[in-house]
Amino acid sequence: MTSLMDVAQRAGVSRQTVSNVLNAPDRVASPTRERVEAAIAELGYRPNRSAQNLRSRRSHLLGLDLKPTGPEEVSPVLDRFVHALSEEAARVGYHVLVFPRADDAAVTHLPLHATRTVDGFVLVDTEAHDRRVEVLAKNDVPFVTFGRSGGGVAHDAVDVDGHVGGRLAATEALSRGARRPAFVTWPKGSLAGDARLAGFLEVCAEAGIPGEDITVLRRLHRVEDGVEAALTLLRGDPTIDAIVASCDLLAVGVLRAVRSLALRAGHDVRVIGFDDSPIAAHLDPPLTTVGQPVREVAQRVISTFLARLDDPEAPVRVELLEPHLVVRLT
Amino acid sequence: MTSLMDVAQRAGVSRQTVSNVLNAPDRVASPTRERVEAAIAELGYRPNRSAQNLRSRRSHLLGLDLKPTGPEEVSPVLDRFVHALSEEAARVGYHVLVFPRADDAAVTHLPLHATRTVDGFVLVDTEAHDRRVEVLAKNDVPFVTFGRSGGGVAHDAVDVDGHVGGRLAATEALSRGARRPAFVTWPKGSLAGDARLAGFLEVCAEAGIPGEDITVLRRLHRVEDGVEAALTLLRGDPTIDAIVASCDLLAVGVLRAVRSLALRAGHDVRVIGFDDSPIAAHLDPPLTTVGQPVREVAQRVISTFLARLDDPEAPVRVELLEPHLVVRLT
DNA sequence: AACGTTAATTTGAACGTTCAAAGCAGCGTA
DNA sequence: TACGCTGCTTTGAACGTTCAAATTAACGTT
Repeated sequence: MTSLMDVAQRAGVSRQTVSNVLNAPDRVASPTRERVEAAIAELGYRPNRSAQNLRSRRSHLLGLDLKPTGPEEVSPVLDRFVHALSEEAARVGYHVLVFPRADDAAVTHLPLHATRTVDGFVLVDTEAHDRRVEVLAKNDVPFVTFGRSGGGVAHDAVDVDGHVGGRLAATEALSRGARRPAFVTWPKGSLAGDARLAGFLEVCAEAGIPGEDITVLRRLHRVEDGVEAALTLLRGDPTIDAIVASCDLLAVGVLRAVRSLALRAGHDVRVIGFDDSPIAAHLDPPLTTVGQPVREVAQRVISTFLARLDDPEAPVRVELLEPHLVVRLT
Repeated sequence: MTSLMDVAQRAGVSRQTVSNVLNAPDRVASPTRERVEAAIAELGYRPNRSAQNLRSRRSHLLGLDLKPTGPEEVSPVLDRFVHALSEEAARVGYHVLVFPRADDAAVTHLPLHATRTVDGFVLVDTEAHDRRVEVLAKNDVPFVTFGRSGGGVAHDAVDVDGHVGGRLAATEALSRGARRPAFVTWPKGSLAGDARLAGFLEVCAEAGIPGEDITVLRRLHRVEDGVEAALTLLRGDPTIDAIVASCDLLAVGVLRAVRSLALRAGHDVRVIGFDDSPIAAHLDPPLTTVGQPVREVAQRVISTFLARLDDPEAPVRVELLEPHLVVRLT
């Protein structure tokens, strides 16, 4: 392992000068700098992260807890998020450490931070009164959530505006001529689902469609649930000409049901999903969906996190990003 | 942040004694140890990982590159593996750092190791002549692969014996009375797929079933491919009474096709998959499948990795684990 | 010619831990 | 009484970096 000292000796300067060449090149005279740079290149020197970590009192690591994906459960958004997050983290000298989520954050999360193995956490899939949020907040552990958590604790969060997304979906459906839209979503209590529904209903109301003409079905988020819901919907009321689903998986089911009834998605019934999962583009016909700006979410999560590290006392920051409509053929 | 020194002062001993209480308790007299332990508890002291890392010249981090999961692509085994790996790593004081896979390992992997951000890597989805394997081996970077890579470079690896798995599947099918089994697998060149097929054919031969009576279809690994393959198989030869698929996703398709032909999986046609994905247990009927000992793989990967760190010159170790049959209803 | 100024570089110290060696009792033995 | 031994504890040093302060050189001012 070559260290600063090795480079310094080779270039005939002190270790601090080498450090300066790397961290503050303008403090070093050009000829010296070139000599040092040559030495660095010749020796293939790379600064030791552990030493930097000790000195800076930062691990430059971000903890991310993963829960095992259950049967049938796919989390396409999470998957893209992990990628985006690790890329954005790398951009600012950070990295992502993953660990298995346990029941009690005090057992898994706290020790990781107490030992300064990580500087803090990113939480996903937060639910109302999330234990993790409560435990971390109480222990002054820096963290940022992707998605707001409904609970009583105020904390840094980055979220995609579900209300706007609902509006986008409804507007798209109506602008394509739909007059009798329906909505398939999750059981009551899901923050995201309820916001999407609210936005959807708002646009419908603005368009003069009476609330009682709009059927809202609540199911789980699996494909079969989508199939069943759509069948119920279309059999119960054949005039329904648009179905918006709270997530793409449900929309996949809707699409299937539509086809099984010999209807054409995109013609007889408009179908719109949520999240722009990788599947969406590859369905037949490709699914129109409300996309989440996953990369931007990751960016904001990182910058919010760094800001929190820099100033633990700063006011809580909640960022709300705009989703976008991905118009395809349904 | 409380350090060893704080604890030492509080307990009225030297920092090294505190260190000993934690790392070699038997070197410390009982009364002293108790005093120190009390101080540790009172102050809530946890040793600083960055300092330990610097001292030990280890980051205690294992790099794992993730490639973005494409459309429709689910990797149920990988998913469980990541979990198991991070758990097994934690057991020995290690953690898993994930980062996005790029085309060139020299750009993503090498710097992570040169800076000692990670101590080495775990590679999954290795293919023949994998660039990553070549680059890491050439640069003496410690790594272990899950799954053998076909290339010319010998390296540490942990794999599940596909040949045994194929035998297991065939034996199960035949012992349930099947006389005309077929096999659906991937395009030629897949190490895992070919091994599974070979084991399968071996048992069939042993049972006296002539090779020309066994149809082998090669498709991709998606559900639709399974559907199509099974339809081709069963329409082409209605006497086929067992279909073994190289992965559960294919088997899901097979199951669907079987049902669409008004046949009963498990009665008219035996269906056996591979990998015991989370889906398998929740299908209707639940899928019989050859399971991979994912947790044990993770364990072996970790122990192999540690052995490699301890002795870079040790002979290459390739571990082959036995898969197991998960008998359900098909 | 002495002095202040600025730029460039070096030295000292510290981050928190652990290894290696040294120190110190207390005790039994010669 | 001196010696070595054992068990327990402390001190010194080092891992590789960077901040802060000190040093040195070069140069223009008065």
